[in-house]
Amino acid sequence: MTQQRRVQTRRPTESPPVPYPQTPSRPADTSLSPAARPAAATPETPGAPESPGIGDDAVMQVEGVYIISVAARILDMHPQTLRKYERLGLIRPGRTLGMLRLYSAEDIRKLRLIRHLADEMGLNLAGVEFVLAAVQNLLTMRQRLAALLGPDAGDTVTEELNLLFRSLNLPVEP
Amino acid sequence: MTQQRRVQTRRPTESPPVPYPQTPSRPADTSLSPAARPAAATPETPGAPESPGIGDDAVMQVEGVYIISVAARILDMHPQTLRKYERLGLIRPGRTLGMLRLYSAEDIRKLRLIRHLADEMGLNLAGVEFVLAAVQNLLTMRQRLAALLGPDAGDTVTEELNLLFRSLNLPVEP
DNA sequence: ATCCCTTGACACAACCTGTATCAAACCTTA
DNA sequence: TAAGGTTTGATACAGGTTGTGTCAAGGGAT
Repeated sequence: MTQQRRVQTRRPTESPPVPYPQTPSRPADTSLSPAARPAAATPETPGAPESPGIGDDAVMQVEGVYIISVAARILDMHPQTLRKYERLGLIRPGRTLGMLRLYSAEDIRKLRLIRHLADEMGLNLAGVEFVLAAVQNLLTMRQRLAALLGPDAGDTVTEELNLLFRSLNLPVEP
Repeated sequence: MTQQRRVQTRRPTESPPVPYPQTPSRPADTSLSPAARPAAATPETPGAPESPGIGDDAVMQVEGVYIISVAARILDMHPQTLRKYERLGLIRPGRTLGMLRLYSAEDIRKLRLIRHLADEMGLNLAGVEFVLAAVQNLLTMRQRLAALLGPDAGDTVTEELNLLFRSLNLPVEP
């Protein structure tokens, strides 16, 4: 019996379905000031989160911001992998005026989650995208529920959600 | 620069992490009575859920139960695919006394979800396994929250969770 | 007995994914 | 200014994953 299932080449790159009632999140992403760029050519101290006293003229250094080579070294990932993830829409690092990618601490956290899902759990990138959207929506839902139910029941919901995250081995903090 | 990331061949077959405080679910799965087996050789009417009046001697026909060829035809999936899914632990159909697989309506529903995740969303089987566990834990969490918060707040939680499922295009009822 | 179906095992084509490589452009330092 | 190192975008490839095809052996019902 020839069954010849739907061939339909996978289309893993697709915006996460219906966006769930979101609260506005990022300030506007991208386009950070081009000053804060810590040491693009220092092969040592891959864990040091910040190298202060570089270009702190009038730039409010919100958090650690890294060029792609530094981010790749911190995460122990290939720079090409980071670029591919951006091309697929998994992350959106900022850019300098010269179009250099700038990875914030938030991006690093997200990349760690991606790495965990892909390398340790074995998900493909479509699965990673799905889980990222689900986690985002879950966190949003938690906020909405906390607002709807009041502080008391809201804490119970938060407690249960943290339990859920832990049960899935998802390193997601509040 | 040669970075040579962790090679570590993927191990997509792994029990879902920590099992989240579960309430006992299935009666004991598998090992159904071998009688109810509707028409293993009727190539027509692939959508007909049941063909009554076969072997209704003293067998309480709980719900539709299908042999693998019928289940595959209903789902428009290859029998080998169903066998592989079982081998990987995604489903656990019952068995007749002769070791024939018996797919319940619940199994069919689960397989539809798997098919949706794999074919339409592009997840690999590791991702499917992860999402199945997550959905299961979410449904359990909903029950626990409903019990903890009382009927009023419980309905709000259910409402929000249904919204979440819908936002992820997950065809999950109750 | 005969026919149809199931089972388990193996194999293969198509796809996915991380990485390597290349030329061009940019920034910093000499 | 030139040299050196890095980033960028694009392309290519090796290895793993996955659905499906095929085979021999066995069971159940007519």
